[in-house]
Amino acid sequence: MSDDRREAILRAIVEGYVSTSEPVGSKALAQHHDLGVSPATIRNDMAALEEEGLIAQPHTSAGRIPTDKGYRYFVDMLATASLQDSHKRAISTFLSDAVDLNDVVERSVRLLSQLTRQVAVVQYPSLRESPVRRVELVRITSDRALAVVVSADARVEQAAIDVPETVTEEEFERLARELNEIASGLSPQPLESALDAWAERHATHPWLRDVASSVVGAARGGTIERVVFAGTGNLTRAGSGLKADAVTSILDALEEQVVLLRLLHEMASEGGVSVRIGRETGQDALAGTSIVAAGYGNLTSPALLGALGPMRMDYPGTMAAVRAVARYLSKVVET
Amino acid sequence: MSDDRREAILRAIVEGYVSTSEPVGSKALAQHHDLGVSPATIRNDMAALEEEGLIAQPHTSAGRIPTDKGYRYFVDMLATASLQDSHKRAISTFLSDAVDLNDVVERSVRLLSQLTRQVAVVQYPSLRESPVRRVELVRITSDRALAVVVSADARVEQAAIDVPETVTEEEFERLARELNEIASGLSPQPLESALDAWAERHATHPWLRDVASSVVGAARGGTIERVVFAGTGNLTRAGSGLKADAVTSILDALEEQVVLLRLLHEMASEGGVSVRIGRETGQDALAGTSIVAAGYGNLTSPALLGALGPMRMDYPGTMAAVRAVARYLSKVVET
DNA sequence: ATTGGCACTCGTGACAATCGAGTGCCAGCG
DNA sequence: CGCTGGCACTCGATTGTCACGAGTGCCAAT
Repeated sequence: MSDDRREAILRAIVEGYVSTSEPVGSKALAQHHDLGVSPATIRNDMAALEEEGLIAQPHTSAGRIPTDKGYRYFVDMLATASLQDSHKRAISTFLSDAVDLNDVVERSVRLLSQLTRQVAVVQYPSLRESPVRRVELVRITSDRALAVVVSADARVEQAAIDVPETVTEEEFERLARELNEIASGLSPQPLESALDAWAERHATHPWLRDVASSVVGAARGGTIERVVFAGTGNLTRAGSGLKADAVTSILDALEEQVVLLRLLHEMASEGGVSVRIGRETGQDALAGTSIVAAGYGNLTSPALLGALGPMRMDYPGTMAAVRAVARYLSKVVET
Repeated sequence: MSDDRREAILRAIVEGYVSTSEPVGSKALAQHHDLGVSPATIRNDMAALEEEGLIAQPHTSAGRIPTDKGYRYFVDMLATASLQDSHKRAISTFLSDAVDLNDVVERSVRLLSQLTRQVAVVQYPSLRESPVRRVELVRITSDRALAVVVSADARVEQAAIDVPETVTEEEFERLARELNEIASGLSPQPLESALDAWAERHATHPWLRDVASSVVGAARGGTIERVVFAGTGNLTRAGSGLKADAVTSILDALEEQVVLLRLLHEMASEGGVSVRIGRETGQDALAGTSIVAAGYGNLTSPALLGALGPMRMDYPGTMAAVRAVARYLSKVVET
């Protein structure tokens, strides 16, 4: 009993089904992939594979298609495919001339959706520990001001602050200069204690507490976690094999953000390129779809990016593309 | 010959088709809407309406459905429906506690997609003429800097700039202070000439030309116009009547942004709630879909928001919702 | 363990028949 | 002149039947 051959058969079934989107039978299998055995033998093996729950047949007289478990096995035993040269070039040209973080993320998500022909999602880099470059306090009206925090990695965050009208221009300016001098160069953690102390010192200006917390919050990477996505059109493109209502629930889930963020968080802990197939996502809305994701940026608290598409997906290619974009994006973000 | 009755018939056909998504015939028409005439009479009128190109039959022995032109006529003669009370409440509660502009836009687009059950699009408020409050130039690396422009209406815009490595820290700081002093308080137009002159004066620093144009651009309202959308799941929801490939091209067009922005610009000039039906959009990708849009905010250069959905759409309800959200949003943004 | 053979299942596509909704047209009526 | 009832006609949708063929499972033979 050759387990090797069974693996080869499973692999052939997955690849065949992925490329043709039709169940693959024993005969076609014997012809195309020269396994050196007859269809009957293959049938025996297929029966065994079905016994193990790796493949199934949609109806009695049809070929076999992989199950969730079958895809999982396939992915796990996968020799990692390398990226096409054309794709490598695409990545570097596409991302090389981005101007700021928003632009980088925007370009990445588009790029990834083009490379994978799936829906691409990119999470904004979350709470990073890069130091503050500068803090500006700008008075907008007599009772409002804006804190603008520029971090060393070229992020610009802002926060609105209420200021008592009684504060004079000169005083405000002086405090703003002070704030900038204290904050410059500090990472969020020391920043927090430094600004708390600073606010303490100026007990006559209780509103500075708000300023301190807003600035720290902004330095920590903005108010909310967000994901952006692109390539939703790929869900309905010919051959996706997804039913209309499946597409609906996917689109809804994407807009929900919360669902997706939780899922990405789970996957983040796994490291490397991680894959969730069908039910493994744990979301009813995503039954029939798979997600391939990888972390990028700061290794201790990476943000995630990935591709989402029908379970019948080119896993090797998608994984290669996701890995490559994640690597490249890490480089860009780290500098 | 009663033109009134024909209008009533057209209206009934549109309403019937919109609610059932099936062609409506003379018999059902006579029964349900008591027009006081027999099916035969209605058939005669329908023949006339077809002659005028307002309705058509998908195949010989089917009821009639409205054409583009038919919908257009329907929309034009429409007594404007008023908004449901529940919707009114939804609008005020939904938008009342937004924290900043991003949040307002985000909430609006979701709200509108829920009210209309269509894809909602909201354009970010565009190029406003408020003066510059402050300009900061922050060096990020030895060869890059970030220009941060804070305008009097509390917008914060940023732009990346290449800086020659030969520029020393002190020189850079001095130029940054100079820039801030010159720019503060200027509106975009005087700002442009002032900065051009400033760049001229420092002929030894040609990179200041980039700085000048970036700052002016940022002051004009940011580098790019953007639209956000929500409710894409509605496109595939049961009963939308859109084919899969139609959905694909719509999704692609939405991500394209450019197409949509141009279309919205065109519609902006019409004022009030404007409607584009099917071919009227002028975009092949949007054949079979309609857009209902209205301007909001600054009346001289309004930003747009709207709903996009299948041609077979509840125009009265959608128009009411779009108008209401636009009004409410105007209030919020204007303050 | 592998193979060839054979009977069996079942989805698919072609074709015909039927049904019925809806139309166009015409003659008749107020 | 406008409205109505009647009637023949068209054509998509539904249903049923049938043959085809791809694919399987099982078994006896090697």
